[in-house]
Amino acid sequence: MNSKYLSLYGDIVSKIEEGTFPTNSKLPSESSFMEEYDISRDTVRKSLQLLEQNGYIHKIKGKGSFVLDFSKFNFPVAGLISYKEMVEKLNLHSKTIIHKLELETPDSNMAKLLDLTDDGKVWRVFRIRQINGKKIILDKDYFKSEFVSNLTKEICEDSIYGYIEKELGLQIGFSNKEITVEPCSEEDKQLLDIEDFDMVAVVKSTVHLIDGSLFQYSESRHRPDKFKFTDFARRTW
Amino acid sequence: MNSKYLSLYGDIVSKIEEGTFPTNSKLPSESSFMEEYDISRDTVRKSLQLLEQNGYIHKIKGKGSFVLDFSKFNFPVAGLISYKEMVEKLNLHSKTIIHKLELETPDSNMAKLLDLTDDGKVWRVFRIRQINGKKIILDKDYFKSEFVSNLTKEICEDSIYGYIEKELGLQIGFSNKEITVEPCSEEDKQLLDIEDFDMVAVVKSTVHLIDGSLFQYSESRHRPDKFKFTDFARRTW
DNA sequence: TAGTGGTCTAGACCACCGT
DNA sequence: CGGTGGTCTAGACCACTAT
Repeated sequence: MNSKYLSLYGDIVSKIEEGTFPTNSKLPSESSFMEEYDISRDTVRKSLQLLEQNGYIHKIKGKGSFVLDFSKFNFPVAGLISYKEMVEKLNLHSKTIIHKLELETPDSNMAKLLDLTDDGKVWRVFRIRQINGKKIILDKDYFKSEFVSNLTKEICEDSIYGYIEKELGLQIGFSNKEITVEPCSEEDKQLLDIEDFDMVAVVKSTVHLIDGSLFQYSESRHRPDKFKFTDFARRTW
Repeated sequence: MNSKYLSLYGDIVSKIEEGTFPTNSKLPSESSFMEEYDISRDTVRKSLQLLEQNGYIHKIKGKGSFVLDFSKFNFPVAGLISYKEMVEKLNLHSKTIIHKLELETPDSNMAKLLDLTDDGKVWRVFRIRQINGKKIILDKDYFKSEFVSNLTKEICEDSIYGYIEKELGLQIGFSNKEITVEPCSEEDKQLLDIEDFDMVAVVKSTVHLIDGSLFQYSESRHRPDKFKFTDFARRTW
């Protein structure tokens, strides 16, 4: 993780977030980054490309690179981020309640979702996320035991992703997400402070490791009034 | 739009979509693309990077590039795509009803959303999208008249984006989206076949041109049972 | 060991923007 | 015109995977 372009990327992100490079201002040119960091132009361009991809800046031919307004879409559920990272970033008062934690043989539906052909087992983890005293989110996660052999209540209360990445040394690669709005199930009503709502926002996703292998399926059910998802998109040709 | 890397990108996309490069198969190596197209390695890498960004392939160091399973997330609302493009891609039976089309002075709220300081005018376009005979989506679009001076019923029924890009020669650059779930408004109930639902899925977005200027705000209100949004995300460091 | 993708360089030419 | 970003090249070295 110590490549030159990533460290330049990190520096620029910090400077944008702390205001050294303010919103709408022009970033230093590629050539000035070349001099300042004593690296080649291509390496600078790689950093800027990452910044552009992630919505930090916008480049205009002949003019320069400009810092985009982040405040308009600063909610980081877009992309791949864990609940714990989100809570920390947003400074939320939150509590996680472990409702279920068991290693089981998956039913045929789950076996299909996780591409399980043999008789592998699956960890089923149900967690309730309480924010400001209200039970708002029900997270239902399923992990292949082939990758995650052991899970404890402590790990689930802290951060499963942290455990997977730091302890097990697995690297998360990419995920597919699908957002829908569904009627409340009985389970939702029992486990969440659902009030009078009769629908929930549902985020279903499959998560893959960096070598492409599918290792998790999850379903995150949100009380509709507390749900927000943001996305940054570029037109591709 | 005729760069070498884009044309290689297009070729590979076609071959993936028509099955010449099947799901989960290994793509030819970078060096074989170099030979076949007689281009440098960096140019090949640029194409592959675009493919990876858009979720077509996944690269693994030491092994190769692999075609991802597209069928799992083939709904292209993610990213920037117009309603017309979507309908065509999915072969939907659809009809657009123009409910409102007027050039007006924006109220203070809209002026703020569109970053309007002077006394510029705004096109307000409300369209109802009917799919398989049911009114499912209410699209409320606001365009700065500074960029779009004239709009007609015909243009709105066809594709405003098509008009903007092809006739006006403006290039769409990027957008911020926010998805929430809100209670039905009276307007929703009147204009849509809302049935018994009392909530709608709402996608709010601002759209910028390639030079960074903000030119559109829009709010798309969907009957909740017909709403689906998909997203492909990579872990970035 | 051979093949693959990942990082980095130095240099070239082009297109676009402002003065 | 000088400054900016966009494309492309040829070559280098490295890290990882397979056999």
